[in-house]
Amino acid sequence: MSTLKYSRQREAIKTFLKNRTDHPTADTVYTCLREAYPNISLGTVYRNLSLLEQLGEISRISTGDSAEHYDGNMDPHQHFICSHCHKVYDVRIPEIHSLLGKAVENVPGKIEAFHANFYGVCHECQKEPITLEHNP
Amino acid sequence: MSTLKYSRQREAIKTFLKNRTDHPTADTVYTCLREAYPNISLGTVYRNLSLLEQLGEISRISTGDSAEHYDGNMDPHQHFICSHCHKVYDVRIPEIHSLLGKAVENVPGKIEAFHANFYGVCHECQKEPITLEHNP
DNA sequence: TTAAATATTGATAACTATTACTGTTTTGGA
DNA sequence: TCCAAAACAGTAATAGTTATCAATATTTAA
Repeated sequence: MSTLKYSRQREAIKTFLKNRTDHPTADTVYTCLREAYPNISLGTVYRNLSLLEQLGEISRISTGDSAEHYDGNMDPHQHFICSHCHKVYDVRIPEIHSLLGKAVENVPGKIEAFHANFYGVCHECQKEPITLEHNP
Repeated sequence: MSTLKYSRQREAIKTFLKNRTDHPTADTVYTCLREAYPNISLGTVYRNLSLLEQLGEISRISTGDSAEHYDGNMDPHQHFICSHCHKVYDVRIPEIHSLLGKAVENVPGKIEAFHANFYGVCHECQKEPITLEHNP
């Protein structure tokens, strides 16, 4: 097993995620960090996002959108994913965690994580005027 | 809006999914259906999976694995995803649905779907002997 | 029953998110 | 300061999915 060494880039990725309340994709992390680290590599971003996830410092949200999203907030919470603008909102239903004890019996393995996603159209997108799908 | 026309392929994809208890990927659907329909196209499979999902006849499971999985069972239930073999198991915790009423208030939009995923290593994989990661 | 209209298909090219590779740089302990 | 290992930047390769398009199948109405 390889020992972990410090890296400025990894630290930046981690603090970047911890300071965001939205749930950026790898590409967003990359684009934003390039301002402070102009020659950070996209591969480095992906490599460290995976690593940080394995270490349990961040979590990966599979939204069904084409790209994965990342969340620096490890407090137990849920997500609402807008199927129109693809934004990921935080949701808090504390009661849901009391069920996890019951889940243990009904599940064919050892639970390491629990993700609960709500899907729908967010209020912002509902406000928007109706647009034609195909403009001539 | 275009009106839907019957298609033998779409019907086959739908009944295939309804008769499975596992949660195949698009590629698995494709490979299996090729036995009965030797020149069905992978594009056709993808196109109809998306369509059937929009119609609410099947649902798409984003497991965090590289490929999406599809589920023909629309009864409310949850999933356990093995992070080792990537199998998707059905889980039933009926109590979880009584919470959805409460969720409505805490969610920034209109809920159209709810997915709850447990992640961990399944009993099958826990049984397995430890294998070297790299065989020479 | 036939014909026109259009949705769907198969085949393939294009796209895009992610991973793998490689030579160079950085880190941390001796 | 020196060395081994980890991490990096840059880039190529992979894989899942979507788009394109000419040919085919389905539906409606004459």
